[in-house]
Amino acid sequence: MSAAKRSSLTPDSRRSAKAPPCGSCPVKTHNVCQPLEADRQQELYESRQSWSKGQFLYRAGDPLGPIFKIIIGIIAVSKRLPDGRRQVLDFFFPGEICGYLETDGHYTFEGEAITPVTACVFTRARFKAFTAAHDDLTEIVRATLAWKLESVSHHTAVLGQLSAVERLAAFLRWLDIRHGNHGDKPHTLPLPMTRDDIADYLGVRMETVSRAFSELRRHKIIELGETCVRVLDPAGLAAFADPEAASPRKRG
Amino acid sequence: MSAAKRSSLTPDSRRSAKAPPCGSCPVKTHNVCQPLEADRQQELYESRQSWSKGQFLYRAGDPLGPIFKIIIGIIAVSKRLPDGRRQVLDFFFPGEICGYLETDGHYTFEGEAITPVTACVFTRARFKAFTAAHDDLTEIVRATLAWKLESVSHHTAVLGQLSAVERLAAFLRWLDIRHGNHGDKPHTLPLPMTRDDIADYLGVRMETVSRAFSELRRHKIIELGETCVRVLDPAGLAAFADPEAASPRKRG
DNA sequence: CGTTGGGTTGAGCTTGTTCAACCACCGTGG
DNA sequence: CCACGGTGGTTGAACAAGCTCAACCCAACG
Repeated sequence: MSAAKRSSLTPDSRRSAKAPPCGSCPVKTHNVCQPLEADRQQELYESRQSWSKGQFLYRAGDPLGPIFKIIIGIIAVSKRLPDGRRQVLDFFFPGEICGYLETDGHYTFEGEAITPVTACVFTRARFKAFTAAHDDLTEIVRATLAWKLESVSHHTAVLGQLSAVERLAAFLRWLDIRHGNHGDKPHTLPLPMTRDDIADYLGVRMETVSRAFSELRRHKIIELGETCVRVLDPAGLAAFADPEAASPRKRG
Repeated sequence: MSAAKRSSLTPDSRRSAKAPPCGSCPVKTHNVCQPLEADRQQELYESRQSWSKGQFLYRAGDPLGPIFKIIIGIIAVSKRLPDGRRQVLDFFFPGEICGYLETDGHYTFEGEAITPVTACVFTRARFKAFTAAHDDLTEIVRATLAWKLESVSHHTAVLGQLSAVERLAAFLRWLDIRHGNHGDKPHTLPLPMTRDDIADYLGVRMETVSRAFSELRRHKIIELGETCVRVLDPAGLAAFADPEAASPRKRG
């Protein structure tokens, strides 16, 4: 932070070398980039970076580094307990910002690439100054935080109240909706995460996830492919995920 | 919104009748009021209201109404599943803002007074305009959302990974810290919520909460009073809440 | 003085865990 | 080319955590 120190928002030397690839960016209309015209895009852009599956973009407790906007791939954000148990808090998809939350000068959670990932990298101070200086971006940051808060709260309710099969159904439905599927027609859904990732997201063991998959399959609600699920009965899936008074069963 | 409609932030007739009681407000230094000088306090203030134990300030799905800042009492914010199960997402204490989150023109969650409550009531549109118009308040809103996001994420990890006793220990420790207790000396902690409220917060049944209390008592970590707990061994409590490699046990 | 609401405890049952075997797939090296 | 080990996933059997149902206690209150 000595030679690179700047008080303004002007581009630094690294970046000004070549023009930002924002024009062809597949997520230039997402999150903070959404309202940006070409010149503000250029001003915000710094660099891109790639990670392979299994690598960490940042670890909980690491001294604060950059903020990331995912261009390609999926990131699992998780919290690890002192004894090694892991809770996956959220899966982040292209267009989303991660690595934002901080505690006392350190990253609060962990960000792990569960597929090959390419992300836009923002120096934290620059990102904060830039978003604070533009009212439209300030509002997007606020809206993103509110939306994430609602979404994590929903997840909390899933973990607190649903049985294993219900949790899996809720997860698949959530994935489905994230992919823009809302209808009642059978369709196929990519499923890039391992059983272990899903287990740590749903707060159950891997074997339980596997059994829950089998149960949904037995009910002819899904079919399993290599790295995807075929949703045969979206309405049935929704019924499992949002249990009406039908089944008075609770978590075991 | 017809007679009361105003485009500016000037006080409305209801409010201008008497001077705001902000001067003697016990939480005037909390959250959005924290940086306000007397005149901005007066400009933001609208009215106060009280609720008795068990009343709802707002229900999930209700058309959007005001935002509340708690002056006295505690509010349980929860989500209810279609079949009646309830997940308490958070307990809100004096100084905190609730009823903020909205979905599609409706309250996202439920706000229930679990003690007698007095709160400052803000018209949503006025509150949003006011906070958006002042940079210091915009920042406080952002920081509050980020803090809540982190806090709910922590709760998610508790529900996903901890056993019943560990969950209760984590809850008591959280309560303790909220009350400003950080030391290792025995001390007494108010416990105004019922076993049922705690159960729905921790994602277990009331009976399990009761057994967990008994277990902590058996370990001489706490003593139980009428509407309070005496924490005999804060370090022991912390050990239960943040399990080291010691106990390899997981949730059942 | 009986009733009501919150809390505790016990007994049996269910769910999900643990441990283990087993399978399919894939890349590597003999 | 096939044997090999590694990884990710499924399934079974025994076990344990937490749930359900029920009895019981106690304090507040009309």
